[in-house]
Amino acid sequence: MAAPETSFPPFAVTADLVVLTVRDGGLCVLLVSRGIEPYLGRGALPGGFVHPDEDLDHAARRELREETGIEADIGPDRDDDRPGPPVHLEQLASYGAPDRDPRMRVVTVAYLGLAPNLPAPVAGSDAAASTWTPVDPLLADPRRLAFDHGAILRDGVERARAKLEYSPLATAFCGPEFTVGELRRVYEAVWGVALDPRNFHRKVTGTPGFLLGTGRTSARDGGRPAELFRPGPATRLHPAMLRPTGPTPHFPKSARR
Amino acid sequence: MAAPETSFPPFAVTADLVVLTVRDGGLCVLLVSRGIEPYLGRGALPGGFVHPDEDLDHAARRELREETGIEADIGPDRDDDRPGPPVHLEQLASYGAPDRDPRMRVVTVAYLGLAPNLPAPVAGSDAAASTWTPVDPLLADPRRLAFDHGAILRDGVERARAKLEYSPLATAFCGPEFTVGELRRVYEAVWGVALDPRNFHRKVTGTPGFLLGTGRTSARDGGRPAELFRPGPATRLHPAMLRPTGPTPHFPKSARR
DNA sequence: CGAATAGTGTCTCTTAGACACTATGTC
DNA sequence: GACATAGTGTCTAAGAGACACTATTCG
Repeated sequence: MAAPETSFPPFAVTADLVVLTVRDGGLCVLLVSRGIEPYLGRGALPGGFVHPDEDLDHAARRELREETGIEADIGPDRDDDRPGPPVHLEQLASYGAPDRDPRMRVVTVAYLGLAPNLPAPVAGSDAAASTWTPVDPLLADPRRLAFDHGAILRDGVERARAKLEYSPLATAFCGPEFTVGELRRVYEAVWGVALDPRNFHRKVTGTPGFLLGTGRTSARDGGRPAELFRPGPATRLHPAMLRPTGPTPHFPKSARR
Repeated sequence: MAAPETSFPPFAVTADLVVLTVRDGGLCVLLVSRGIEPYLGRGALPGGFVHPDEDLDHAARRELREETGIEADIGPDRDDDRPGPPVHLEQLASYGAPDRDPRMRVVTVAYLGLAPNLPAPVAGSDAAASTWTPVDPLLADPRRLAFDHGAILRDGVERARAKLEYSPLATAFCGPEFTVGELRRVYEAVWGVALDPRNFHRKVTGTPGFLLGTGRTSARDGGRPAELFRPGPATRLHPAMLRPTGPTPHFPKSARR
């Protein structure tokens, strides 16, 4: 921060959003179709310029609302009594390669949002062009997305996968009340694995602060009615919900015991 | 990213550094003393403007080198054959409250660096003013630091504490070779707890990919000579090195079993 | 009835933590 | 010798995962 007060290199700063949800058993991301060059017609993450007088978090919330009609739950200035369910929103990372936008020098602060399975890309100013898109093909070929949005998506998905292990954020993919089976299908979709329903049930109901039982039940899936739960007060899970194969040992197999 | 190509609100973008090390059994951060207003004479994180043609990671590395003489190990463009040991450096988060700098609208991309216990703030252009400062008093009263650097420091320390659990990054606080006892004192200093030396030894040597034994030994601490180790190939620890009390259950105690 | 989902019990294996004990250096 | 640190063995409690079993609905 030791710098002269005089001139400085001017940057554009944008807030872009990786908003994830689970639809039809698969992880999906909210994309808009670009209406202008460059990358005309390509998929892109929703987002836009940070205003001169607003915080980064505020810009992310505003862009989410403007482009998708979704209300986000971030920071202390949360106004209740408003339509639509909130989504979880947190800062992901910043991206500032000099050539990432051919038009100008722009630094993007990316945000990660987790949303329940909304009926459709919710109505909003620009919402017409926004669609839920399965992430798997996009992760396999990141260049399908405009700019460096493929890399941002990859980082967002990896963050979501990691946070499901030690935080109760999986509930952000569900509605206000949900069954253990619905929560399990969230984990299975995000991680791309099959989990044992019986061990999963014992684990999530046994982790203190994760779930709050409402005495009521729901028979949404044809079998025995399941109890409905709401998110509990925990912000960290203990013990954690570790991914089956372990957290990806990134070293030669020969080094294992 | 759907925006007109014309004008945009100009921002200054800086890269600021939270560089941590362990000295005398305590966690310390590298600070510079501000030579100009505002916050004249206060401690501040080293950093500076991102250049018009450089990546964010590059700016962080450059600022670290310019202000402290420390070479960092980040990204693919790492040039070996250079003096001094590298440090670990990773992006931490971005901070952009409208009033965080009274002079101008500035967004800071903060980086977290982990350094071994260097002899002293290494020689460099501006290194004269940089000093290792224990973090505990700064965390207790964040306003001792300029701008919002107290909050950035808090986030950096928390990131470091968390990453020690599931990554082998604690070795970044040690020299190229170290004993298990030295590594244990790193964990104790960063977490601020006492660990059982015997269980710690069995755990780190039993975690695949964490440590590579060199047949040699060292008697740096007066007792029986200890084997020297180097960092192993693992990038994630499995099983993890969990903090004693568990990962801070942030929910009412009554909810525990 | 069978099929499907919900939920419990139980067993085995691994790991965390407590701590007794041995090993090898310095003074 | 005393003392300090390094390293191993062993026990107990808890969690992960496999899977048998019961419970409750629908068609």
